[in-house]
Amino acid sequence: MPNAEGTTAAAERHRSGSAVNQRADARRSRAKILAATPLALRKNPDASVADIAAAAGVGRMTLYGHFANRAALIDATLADSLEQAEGVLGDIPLDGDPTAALEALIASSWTLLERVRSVLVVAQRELPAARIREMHEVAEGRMQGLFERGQREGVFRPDLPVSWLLAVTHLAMNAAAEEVTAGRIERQDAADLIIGTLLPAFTVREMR
Amino acid sequence: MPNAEGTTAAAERHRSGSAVNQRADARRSRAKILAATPLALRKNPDASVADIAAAAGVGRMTLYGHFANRAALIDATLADSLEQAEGVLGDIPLDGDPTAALEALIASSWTLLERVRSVLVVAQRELPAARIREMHEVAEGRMQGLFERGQREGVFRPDLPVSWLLAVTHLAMNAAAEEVTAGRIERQDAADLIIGTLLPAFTVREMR
DNA sequence: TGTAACCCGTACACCAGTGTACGAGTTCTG
DNA sequence: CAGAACTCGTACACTGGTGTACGGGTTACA
Repeated sequence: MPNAEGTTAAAERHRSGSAVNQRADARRSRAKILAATPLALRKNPDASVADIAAAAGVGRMTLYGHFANRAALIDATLADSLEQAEGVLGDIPLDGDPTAALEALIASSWTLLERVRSVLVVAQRELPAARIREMHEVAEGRMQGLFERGQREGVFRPDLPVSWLLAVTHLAMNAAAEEVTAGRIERQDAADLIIGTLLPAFTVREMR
Repeated sequence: MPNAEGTTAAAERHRSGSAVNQRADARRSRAKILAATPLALRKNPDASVADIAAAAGVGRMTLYGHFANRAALIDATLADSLEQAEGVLGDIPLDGDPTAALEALIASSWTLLERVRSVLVVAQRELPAARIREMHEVAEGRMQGLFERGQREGVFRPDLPVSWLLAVTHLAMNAAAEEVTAGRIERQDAADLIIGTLLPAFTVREMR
């Protein structure tokens, strides 16, 4: 008999997050799923678990072996994508001219966004809002700090609430993403467009 | 017997759109449904047909008597809401200073948006994109014309594609709506915030 | 090389929402 | 006031996705 209570090792894994003593092939499967989920959701925003498993080249039951349910899958995928993004964004130097820093931050965020967006949309439907906010905390805080400093230094307009600056920045990137997928603008133009729109809106008008 | 083929009058109505010879109570039911749908969807974005019928104070079967299926219901609701909006927006004078016209257009659109938004979100999921675009044609064209004139007259920046101006405008309003429901900004501040953000971004920088 | 860990197919129970069928009761309307 | 139009409850068939159960086959790893 496998074990007294019939709890398989796979079922056990769910509790322990990214388990410690996983076999190599198991880790590989998990990675395949985590990588394929964003792609599958991008192609079809309401892909079923079966669709995702198929896209990952993995049986549906294998997927359930790694993630207790759909929500857990989405959660883990989003967390993974954001973690990778964090690796890039964390390296961007934010001191110096706030304008330049914002520019750099947006440019990088934009390229990362394309990958995360599909997952994020699904997550917003299926995960509690609090959880999503929690995952964004780091990235959000970083940009917020930048905006606050920029306002203190008189570079960014002080009459706009920081939360609004954040919201508009997010939305501008999302708008750009939609315009790109709709084919109305070119991918390589997008970053410039975003920055070219936001900076004039955010910075204090001065004669230069 | 009711009639040879068993086609009820209600079933007949589906084809003829807003039927001509409707009884008074039928018209009333239809209106109640059309009015309640946005509210129900606002409270719960994936309300079922049963939920909507209940919210309208009407039996589910009555609803199906007026709309062949869920899609037809959403379609009709969106069409109705947009039609009402059109009644307001169509009266706004767009000649004269493009900046002022844009300001007026945004202010009105903003107040209308709150009502339409919930329906629109659902429609984007359940209706073909082409159909939605078709319904927006008039409103879209009006704003597009304004942007084009503004660019020609040197008021709006010519380096930003008109499609981008439209996209950003839409998104800014959506961002504001989200910020309001999230409680991060006050409803009455929203319009000013939108305008205060978009105008600096859209207009040519000049020393005044 | 043995064994635990893992993969993954089949089969099934379950649930919720959609749309149809029927028919009895109610309300307009001419 | 007669009959057509309309309301609306009950009941049901159908669909598609989720998650569980079982178990044989495969693979990593000590």
